[in-house]
Amino acid sequence: MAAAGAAKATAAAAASPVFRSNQELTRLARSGQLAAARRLFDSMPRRNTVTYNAMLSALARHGRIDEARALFDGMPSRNAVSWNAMIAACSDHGRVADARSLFDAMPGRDDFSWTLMVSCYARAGELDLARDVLDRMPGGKCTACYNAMISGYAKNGRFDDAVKLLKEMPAPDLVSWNSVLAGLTQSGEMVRAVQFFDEMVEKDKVSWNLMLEGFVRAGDLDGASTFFARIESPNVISWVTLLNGYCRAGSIGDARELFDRMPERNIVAWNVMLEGYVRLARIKEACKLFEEMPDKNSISWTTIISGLTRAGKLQEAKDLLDKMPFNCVAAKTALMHGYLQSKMIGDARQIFDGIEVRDAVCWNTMISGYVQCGMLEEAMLLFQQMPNKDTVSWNTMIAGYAQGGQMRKAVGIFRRMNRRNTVSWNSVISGFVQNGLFVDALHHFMLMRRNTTRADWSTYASCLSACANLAALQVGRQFHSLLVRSGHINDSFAGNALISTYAKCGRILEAKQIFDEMVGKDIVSWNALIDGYASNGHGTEAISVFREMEAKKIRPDEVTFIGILSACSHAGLIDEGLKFFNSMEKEYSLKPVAEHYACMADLLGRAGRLNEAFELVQGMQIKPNAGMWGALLGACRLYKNDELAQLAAEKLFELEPHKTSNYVLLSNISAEAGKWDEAEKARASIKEKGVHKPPGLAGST
DNA sequence: TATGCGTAGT
Repeated sequence: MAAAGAAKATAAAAASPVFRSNQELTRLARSGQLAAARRLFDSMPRRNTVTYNAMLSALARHGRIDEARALFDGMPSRNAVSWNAMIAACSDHGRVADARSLFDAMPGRDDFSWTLMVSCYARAGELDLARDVLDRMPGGKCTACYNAMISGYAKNGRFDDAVKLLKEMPAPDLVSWNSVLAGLTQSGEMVRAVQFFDEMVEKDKVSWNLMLEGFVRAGDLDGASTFFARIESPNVISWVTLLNGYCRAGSIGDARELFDRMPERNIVAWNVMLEGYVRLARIKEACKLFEEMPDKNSISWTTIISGLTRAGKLQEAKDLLDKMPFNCVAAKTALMHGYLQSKMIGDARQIFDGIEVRDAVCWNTMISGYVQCGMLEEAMLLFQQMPNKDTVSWNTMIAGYAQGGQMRKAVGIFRRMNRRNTVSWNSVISGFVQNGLFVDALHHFMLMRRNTTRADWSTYASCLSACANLAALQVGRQFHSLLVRSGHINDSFAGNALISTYAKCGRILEAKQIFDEMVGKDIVSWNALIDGYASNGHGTEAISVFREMEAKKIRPDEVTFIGILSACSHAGLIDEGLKFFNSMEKEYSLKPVAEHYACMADLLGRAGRLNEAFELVQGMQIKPNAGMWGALLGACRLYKNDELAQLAAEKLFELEPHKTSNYVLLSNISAEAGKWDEAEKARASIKEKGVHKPPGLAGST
């Protein structure tokens, strides 16, 4: 009788308006329609705890943690689910301390709460703290809680601890086994994974799919397809995993064949296939597939719109977007991004303004678009208007000001940041380097270490560049050993920076040694070595490195030629230099740019072939820049050709009217030629034209 | 109807 009464009550509850609205709220939240969910929430005349909980996790799912917290704090009554949802929200966004204080303050902790806290610590890499929570769980550890800990160990490479805990469990389930397996396959430990998989007493589809994913991740597509054939009845995830493997490897033919063989295709399968085409810029096939898709969700729309914009078909993307039957911020942002890449700021802004509820990616895309166009004031205005700035927003502004030479503002923003990550530190450090403030760069590296923020290849590359510019050999050596210890020595970026550093400190032999030991040499490594030889006056060695490149069929790029031409110039190898210069376009279809012409002007000028140098510069397709005229002016001084000097100087004055040293140089040349009037005239123009040192800058200009 | 541990897509 009691059961019948309860059933009646449940039926009555299910029929109630609050219950039905709650269901709808959950449905909207799960399909990603946050704006609609919030509208419904706001319009509900009566709400219960479930209503608040549903809204809370909807906000959390969209990363709106602060709003979720405000809702939580203002809730009329909270149950365990409310607390757990709030803890989960903090955990999902790395707010470990907040999660912990909620956990501590929570009145009646249940299994969910303990599991969440273990998982939160484990995902933050705080395995000992996670273990502490697990061990303190009253009334026996629950299975999910054990599993969270096992997963934490396995995902952090502590496989032995994971297995040990698994063996201690009174009743491990499939999730326990699969957690260990996932750790192995996801960290590429395929040998151990195969062994573990064979030893598993019980396996389900997840186990098989994890193994399959492991083969795909390792790039072993043959192994993956063989393994796939062994799966008794592969489910959609198995099919999609292999399909995704083919797509990522660019084997679009195999992918399509597999796709056509699939017994049932869900939307993820369609999206993977679509993304496969888009990735290879096969836009026609992508559009055809998109048309054929039985269901399209926001990911499908985002993929096709970004495919069209990447193919430069902005109008088609816009037309298609106008037909989108629902509101998808990501797809609109993709079009915005396309406009911004093409510097169509107005069109991008129009899309931005038309988006009702913008997410952080949307804001950040627009801000970064302004930054890339050098419109820092507009970027800053938008940044200030942005309601929930994330780390990316802050980092974008820091990098923007740093690249724009406004280090004071960059540092100001950096100091005001709450949660700095590696990128934040890298942005200020590389900003200092780009603006010539090398000591500040190294100082901030020390602060970064004190802050225990992890350094990456980019950090090391910037710091090494600072060392190179300061010719700080000893500090450079310290970074070298840091690179070895942190395992970044095999990153080509860091290795390349190390080559340049040793070369710029005059240690070309050590540079060569790094180069020889490097595993993944790329074109930048070769260029760094050539440039190193060139700047140390070893022209012939630079050329022989170039010959080695040719022998190994490594294509030189524009930068290679800058190095090689300056090597010829320093070594006085005029004819070789001319030959290299001529081969650029003929043999490698590389168009010479300003820097190459400047090298040639320098090369011919140093050899005293001033007339040829002038002809070259004046016959260029591009407008000569100050560097070229400067090189010629220097050469004129060396060879005491004051007539040509006058010509070069005039051009230089036009381009750099405020640079004092140009006037001084011409004055000296004229004086050396005995033309005192000319010399005096040049000196006088410094005062006449109001040439002066810019205020606030020490040293000469 | 809302919250936790293991597998696929932007």
